[in-house]
Amino acid sequence: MNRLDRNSWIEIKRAIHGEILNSTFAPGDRLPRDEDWARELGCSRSTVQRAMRDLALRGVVERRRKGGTRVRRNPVTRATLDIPITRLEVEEAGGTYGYRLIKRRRMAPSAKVAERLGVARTTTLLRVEALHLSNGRPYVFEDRWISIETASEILDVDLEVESANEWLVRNKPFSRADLRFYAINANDRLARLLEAQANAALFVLERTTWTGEAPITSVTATAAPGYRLLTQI
Amino acid sequence: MNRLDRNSWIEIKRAIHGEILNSTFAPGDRLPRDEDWARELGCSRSTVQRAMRDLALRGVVERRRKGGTRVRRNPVTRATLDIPITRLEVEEAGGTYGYRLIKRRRMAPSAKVAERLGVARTTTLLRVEALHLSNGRPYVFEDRWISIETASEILDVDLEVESANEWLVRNKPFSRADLRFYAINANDRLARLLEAQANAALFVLERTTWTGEAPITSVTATAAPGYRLLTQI
DNA sequence: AAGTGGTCTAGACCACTGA
DNA sequence: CAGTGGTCTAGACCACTTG
Repeated sequence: MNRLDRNSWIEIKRAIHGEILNSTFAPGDRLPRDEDWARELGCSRSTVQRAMRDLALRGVVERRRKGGTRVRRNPVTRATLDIPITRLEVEEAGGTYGYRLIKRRRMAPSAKVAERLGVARTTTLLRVEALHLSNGRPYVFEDRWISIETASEILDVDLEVESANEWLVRNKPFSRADLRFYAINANDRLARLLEAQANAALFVLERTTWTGEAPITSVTATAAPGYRLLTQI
Repeated sequence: MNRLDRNSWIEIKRAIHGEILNSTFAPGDRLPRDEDWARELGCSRSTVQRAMRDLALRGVVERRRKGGTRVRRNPVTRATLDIPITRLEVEEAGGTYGYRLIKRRRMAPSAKVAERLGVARTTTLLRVEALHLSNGRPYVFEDRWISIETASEILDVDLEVESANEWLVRNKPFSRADLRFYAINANDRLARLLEAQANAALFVLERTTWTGEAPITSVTATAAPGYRLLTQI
């Protein structure tokens, strides 16, 4: 248990995780106190803490003051998804990005959108519909509602040139977001816009963002057929 | 800039994030060195480090030795998804969980599955098809391939009683996983199994897991219509 | 070569919570 | 109320990487 010189907390983590993986400690079991690991592994308690925090973050163990550290009984698959700006997603996949503004209009939200954003139905919002293209083919259709109160500068942006997606991400960073992923069948309009067959299964990402308590935007992004969201752990 | 007594790193993080949100520092800008923040905010450098690490983890800033800390130019939406055991997902939503084994057979994988798992096409795997139910209605159909070499004990498990999902999660924790999310149209068999209409849009989660270099399982889980994956940031 | 972030330590005190 | 994890500090050294 020596030879743990540099980047030692990762080695410590591996050592502890190893003992869980090889069933020295089973789900529900209580692990030794940090201090004991520290003595055992020849490092300081802070280093064990660093390792344990990471294991807890990944959902491997649960930690409680006084209660100690336990192997999670019901492990979850905890995945991190990075959802980039659509333009970058296209470009990083080696495609040529294109963009077309379809509609831009001030209007009051539907009940659903008003509830998502937490605004009154009488509020006037900016509604923007746009199509993102990859190599000239439809890639993602977005139907977006923007709070004029929170992001009034958006009214002066030429949305024919810069997508609302991009402008908002760069100029109105959010502090909180809700995300929903699901599948829908293409209706006639979506099928036309995305060049999909009638009823094609489409992947949808809904995202609503706030800065503090102020709503920024709510967007429903519907991807063309074949879209896949990938991640690794 | 005082009154930062306890849990101070979160306050420090808020202070720094605040200066980014209010555009004191714009995307691409270089932030002061940790040490300067520390002096400015009246805490130690380690505390600034803790705050900065969190901001970096969330994709707000990028840090490089010697290069310093910069506000990310292309912010990403970084979301964390917790994918629980299907039974718990049903129960936590207030449903009654049910489970039905459909098929259990040793067989060689298709080319796609062999590639995903990284095994030879001649390897014999255990293939398990099962249906998860919520309140007696189909919830998720899973088509799973299990490495007999890595998880030989699965052969002795009565999969009529305990789902492979559950057994594996408790007994074969993984160290690495690949995840893919996408939408498909129901074929005849899926429509029948999930009580969905022909061509209904279905949400699919593919997951392949390894422990070290050894493949454990690859599963395609197809959810019944209406399924949504949610998360918050 | 030098500047910046990353890690480690020892020790202290605090916050939570189970017995 | 006592045991455990969480946080903070000051200082040291190291690892990157940019100028």
